[in-house]
This record gives sequence, structure tokens and C-alpha cells, in this order.
Amino acid sequence: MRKKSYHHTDLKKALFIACHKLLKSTEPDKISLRILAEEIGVSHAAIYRHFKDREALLEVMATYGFERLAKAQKTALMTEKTAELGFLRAGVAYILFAIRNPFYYKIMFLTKRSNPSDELKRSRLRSYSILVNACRNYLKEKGRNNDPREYALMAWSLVHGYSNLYLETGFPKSEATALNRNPTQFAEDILRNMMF
Amino acid sequence: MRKKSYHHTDLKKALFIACHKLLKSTEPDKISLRILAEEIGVSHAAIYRHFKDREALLEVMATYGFERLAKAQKTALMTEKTAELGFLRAGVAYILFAIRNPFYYKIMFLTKRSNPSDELKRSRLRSYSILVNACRNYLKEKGRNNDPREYALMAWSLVHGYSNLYLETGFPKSEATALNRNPTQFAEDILRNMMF
DNA sequence: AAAAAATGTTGCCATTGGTAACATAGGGCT
DNA sequence: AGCCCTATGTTACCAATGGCAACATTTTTT
Repeated sequence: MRKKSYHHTDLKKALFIACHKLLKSTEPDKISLRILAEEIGVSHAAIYRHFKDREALLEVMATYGFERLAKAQKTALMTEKTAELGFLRAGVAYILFAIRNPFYYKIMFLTKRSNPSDELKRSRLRSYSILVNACRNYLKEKGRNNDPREYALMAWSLVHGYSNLYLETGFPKSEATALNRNPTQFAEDILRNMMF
Repeated sequence: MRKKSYHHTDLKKALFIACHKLLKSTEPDKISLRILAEEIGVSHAAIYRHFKDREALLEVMATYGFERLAKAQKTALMTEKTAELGFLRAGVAYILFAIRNPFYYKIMFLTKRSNPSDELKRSRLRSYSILVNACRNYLKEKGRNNDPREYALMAWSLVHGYSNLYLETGFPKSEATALNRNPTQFAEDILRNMMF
């Protein structure tokens, strides 16, 4: 291979991409800056020119994760005809995202972010407000007068808890198979049940 | 202070207690074996005579956490007269446990246990079967014919998700205060709503 | 009492995140 | 063009950590 120029053209982006790849197979707290640097072919200290510290890099990844999640939910909401179905599909999309991107999901939620950046907070809020909106529409469609924020929190808790249990304990999966059901379908039924 | 004898009488227990104390104020992955050893006044390598590795110690703590949680839930279930109320109180007890013992809770759930010991798995299952039973009673009392296991998983997801969101994002708390509600009361209402 | 097993200790290692001091490239300015 | 400044990389170091091996000291067993 030809000699690398002293300056990487866009190390920040390269780091992002490398980390993105690594997150497909690596637990968040096993992500090592040094390995990342090595993979790119750069000294480990170079990273600190682009990210204040490890946490800063992970935060960027988390923010990106929230963007992807929000997109998936929006798609689900817009695809379905009724607010009810859309709401249901969005919940399923949430769970599917967690199951299909376990390490991203963990970075987004399960790693204590002592001082989350404003951007991360914003992207979380964005995700949440999508949900609140969906709830509002759904409740309106059904002619209910529950507080959409309370309802949203309930819905979020449900899908979030299901996802976590799935990732951390494997319980939902084993229960689903014990009951001869497909885990995703199982989750959908649970969601449907919740929609009182 | 007087000179310590070469042999600690019960280092295993001492480690457990020290870790227990530390878990009141320390994030699970900040728990350091060396600091623990120092606190007890023993060399760090001594630990490995009693626990295979760091993970083994944390697992013991997690198991203990599940025992405490199970006890709290049992108490809640037995205190109330109706199955419905008991079920509700048990859910609230779950959330309260998480809020009051955040680091224990994280050790129980949020730290990937690649190879959970049989004992840990058993204590998890015990906790779960308490819940399934409560659901069965509740559904029977109400004359419903939902599958208690599916219902239990839904209930668990809900309280687990709420707890996690509370610990990791602080959202439930801020939403509750935004709506002028007490977080615990808020959670209780959410649970009540779920009980379709 | 001697041998064996259990329990602690010291010393070492690799890995990791992070910092400081130095090196080099590139962009603007004159 | 040549010069300076800044951005970006590099090497060398540090402290903390989990873990292992070799050695030391008790305690238990025979």
C-alpha cells in the first residue's frame, strides 16, 4: 500500500464510520479508542484532536442512533393509514430497532451519560415529541381524553422495557418461543393489548 | 490500630459487605476491585481466592439484588387485600426499588452478563414467577382469560422500562413535575391505566 | 510432626484513557 | 516565493485497572 500522507483528510468522519462498523459487533464499553485508531491507521492520540474524550465520541454515535430511530418511527407513522395502526407500527419499529441494533441501542440508553450534550438531549426530545404527537393523534382518533404525555410515557416505557429485557435477559424471546410465537409478533400483540 | 492477622476471618463476606456499601454511591462499572481490597485492608490479589474474577463478584451482588426485589414484591402482594391492588402495589414496589437502589438495579439488569451463573438465572426466574402468579390471580379475579405469561411480560416491560427511563434519562421525573405530579404517583397512575 | 490445602502477598504484565512535548502539513499574508 | 500560524499527527509518558504467577504464611488433615 502506498504511504499515507501525514494528514488524514477527514479523520473525524473516518472515526465515526469505523465506530459505526464496530458497533455492529461490539459492546459499547468494549469500544476501545486505541483499537479504533489502529484500524484507521492513525495514532491513538490523534483522536483527541477531534473529540474531547471517549465519551464525546460515544455521544455523537448515540445522537446518530436517535436520528435513525426517529426516522424509522416517522416512516412507520406515515406509512399506515389510521393513527391507531401507525402508533402500533411505530412501537414495533422501536423494538425492532433495538433488536437489530443492540449496541447502538445500548449506547443511546444504557450507558450513563453524566453530562449529555445539548445535541444529544435535543435528539432525544425530538424522538419523544414524535411519540407524543402520535399519541395525541391516536387518542383523538379514538375520542379519548387521556393526557397524551402520560400516555406517551406509558407507551415508551412499554417498548423500552420490552427492548431492554430482550437485550439484557433474553426473556421475551424465550417466553415467545415457549408460547410458540414469533418475538416480534409477540411484542405487537402486547402493544395491541396495551392500547386500551 | 493493632496488626491484622495474616488471614482475614471471612474475606468473602467482607468483600460482599464492602461492595454492598459501595453500590450505594457508585456506578457498577466504576466499582474497582483494587479500591475494594484497599478498603478492607487486603491486597488486591487476595480477591481472586474467593471470586473467579470481577464479574463473579458482581454476579453475587446482582443475585442478592434480585432477592431483595423479590422480597419487596412479595410483601406488596401479601399486604393488599385484592389481587388487583396487590398487583398494582407490586409494580410500584418494583419501580421504587429501582429508584431507591439505582446501582443495584443497574447491576441486575444493565450490565451485560455474558454467562450468567445458574444461581443468577434462578433468582431472576423466581422474581418472574412471582409476577406471573400475581398476574394469574389478578386475571382470575377479574374473570379475564388473557395468557398470564403474556400479561406478565407486558407488566414487567412497563415497570422495567419506566425504571430504566427514570434512571437513564430522567424523563419520567421531568415529565411528572411538568405535569405537576409526584413521580411515584405518576407511575402508579400509569400502571393503573395499563390494567385494562 | 509432616504433608497438603487454603488463603494472602508481592511483583509483574497488557490494556486502557488521557496528557504533554514535539513534528509536520497546509492556508493565508506579505 | 517565503514566512508564520494553526490545525492535525506522532511519540513518549502516566496512572489505573483486571488478571496471573511465584512465593509466603496459616490452617487443616493425615
